[in-house]
Amino acid sequence: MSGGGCSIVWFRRDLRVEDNPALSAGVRTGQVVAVFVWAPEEEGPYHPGRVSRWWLKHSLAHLESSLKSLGTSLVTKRSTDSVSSLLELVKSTGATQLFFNHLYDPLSLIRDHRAKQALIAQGVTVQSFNADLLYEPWEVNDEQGHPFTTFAAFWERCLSMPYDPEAPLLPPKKIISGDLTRCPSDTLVFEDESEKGSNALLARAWSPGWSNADKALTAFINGPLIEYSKNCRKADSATTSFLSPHLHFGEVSVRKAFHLVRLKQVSWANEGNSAGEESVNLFLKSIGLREYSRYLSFNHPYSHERPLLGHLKFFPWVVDESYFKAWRQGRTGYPLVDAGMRELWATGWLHDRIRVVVASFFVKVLQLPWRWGMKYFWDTLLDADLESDALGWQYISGTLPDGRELDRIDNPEFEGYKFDPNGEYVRRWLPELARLPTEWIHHPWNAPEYLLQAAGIELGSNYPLPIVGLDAAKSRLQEALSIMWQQEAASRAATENGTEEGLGDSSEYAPVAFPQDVQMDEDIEPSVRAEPPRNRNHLPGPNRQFEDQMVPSITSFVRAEDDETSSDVRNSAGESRGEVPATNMNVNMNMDLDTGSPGTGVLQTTRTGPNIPPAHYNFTTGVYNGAEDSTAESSSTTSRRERDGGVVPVWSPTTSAFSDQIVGDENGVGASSSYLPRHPQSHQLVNCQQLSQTGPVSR
DNA sequence: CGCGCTTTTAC
DNA sequence: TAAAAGCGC
Repeated sequence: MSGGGCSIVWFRRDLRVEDNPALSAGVRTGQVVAVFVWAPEEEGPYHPGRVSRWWLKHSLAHLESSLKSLGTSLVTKRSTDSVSSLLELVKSTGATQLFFNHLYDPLSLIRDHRAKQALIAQGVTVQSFNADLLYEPWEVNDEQGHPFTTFAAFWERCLSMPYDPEAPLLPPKKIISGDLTRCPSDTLVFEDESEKGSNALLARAWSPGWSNADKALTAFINGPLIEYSKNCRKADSATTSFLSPHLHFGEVSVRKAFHLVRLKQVSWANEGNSAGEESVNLFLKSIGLREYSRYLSFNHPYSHERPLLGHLKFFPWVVDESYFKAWRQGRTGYPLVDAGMRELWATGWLHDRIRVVVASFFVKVLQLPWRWGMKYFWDTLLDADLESDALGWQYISGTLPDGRELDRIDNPEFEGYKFDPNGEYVRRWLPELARLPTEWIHHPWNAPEYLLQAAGIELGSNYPLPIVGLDAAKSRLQEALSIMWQQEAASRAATENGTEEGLGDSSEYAPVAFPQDVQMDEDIEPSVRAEPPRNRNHLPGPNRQFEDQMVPSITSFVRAEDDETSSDVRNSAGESRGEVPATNMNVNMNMDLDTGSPGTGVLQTTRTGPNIPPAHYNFTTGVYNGAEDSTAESSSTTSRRERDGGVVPVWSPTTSAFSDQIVGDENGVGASSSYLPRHPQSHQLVNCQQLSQTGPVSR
């Protein structure tokens, strides 16, 4: 596999030189041009928030200096279209090969597919790798070759695969640089003046960059790991791994983490240290959840905006931006929730347990549309990660087959004493409650007046009363749920009568729109985004409250035009349409438990409305033969290495008819038995010839 | 050792 | 809530 020209190594969220298969492949072929393309507009509403951009900035600087010391440098490009930038780069460098590592979020699946096609059309050899997961999503299936639909089964399988995850690769010793004279770097701007102050604080707590990530991993494994199972249920424990942002940007290889942790496990097992072993299992499980989030995203690329179990689309959300704001600002009146939200606001970080608490409160007590909450997490979390966040919010919203029940309201007071028994966490983040005795710290509304006075608390004044009482929330939730089930049943009946054509748009899932956001409006002119400072000037005055989060794209929510319609998902199709990521594909990704086959957990999709331009969910991996192209190699005897090399997750929108079933086996588009035999394990390379098989798949 | 009880914890 | 795990008898 050697070409005449140089190779482009396209860095994305794999910002490391160690165990980076794309980089290693590039180095093996000769001259390397390492490139990072910054094209936030491509991500639609999910362009990185302030803290993510801060991280990225430093991580890239770190990578750049590593590449420099190895003999090359990092070409940075500012772009609104990654693929065009790559094509230009091919021209200016004369590159004949492109290497990159896989990503699994819906936007990347599409973009990377497009990139591959476009470059192959130019005669470039493209090869992509797994650098982000222990196993590629398509490798992990049940006995029938179907993807798992519950985490436990998925993870059990991962831990008992017939082959181990790839061993981590060493960093290259030296990189021969391609000729960079004709491809000057653009200066990338990741923060504006107004953000610098807030960002400065981040540097005190975090050190982005792959070698720092590596240090963090080592430090964690040799230190807090052994106590992980004890401490992982304390809100303010400083003993979580803190690896998630490093992992999100691919600064540390999850396979390396896995191997090191397993080594530790073996030695603890030999010592009979069962607490240590349990800790390892728990930590591995959190790695497993991360794997599972990619798995879900790959198998259901709408999981960031559509509930996986369809009933939720009939849930009558409370579209109330004052609730939303109270939640964001940590002024709900529930100390644990508020402490969490203040911590998130201040630091971009939140313990996993507390994420569950605040998200659950958001969905079940406030009954705000879950995607708002997810979007806010996206904008504020340092480790914001589309796949993980989608998994988390779906879990909370009860739309995973193994998620938590939607009708069970968690009691923040109770959880407060569970995760923060001494109230230290609340006192740290809610100084106004600091003087309240622990006995009342998680339910100040019950505290005797004299105690409140002594503690300097005036409820409703310097700390709010609960904005929604739990009893009220419970009955409101019951009401909402009964409406939801009624609607769901009605819809199902309509579908079974075959009248769904007549219903048209109501069978389409239309999520509640994000609150109208000035920045979102400006999506029409992508270039505006490039310069956040100017952007800020467009914000209408009244919405720029100093106390609000200094987070681009969410600080400026204004009320949706007509809340009446957007409070009902079925009526808000028109409004919300423009808010979904620009890829504008409308596969209905709902999974409905197939009641017809009890106990089997078979999942089905519901049908999309006939008026929706359907997308074709192509699970073909690697070489781009169409779904119906049975000439694809089905060798299952190829080696591991080959398996990893040529395979690319493909999410390709086409104009073909939409499949009724995701997990079906007849039509060859499901993530089911149909794609296992088609899995082109023997293909390392994608070339022009194969491209010709790539066209839109029609059935 | 097995039986019902409480406790834990869910992605 | 509900299934599994711990636990006292």
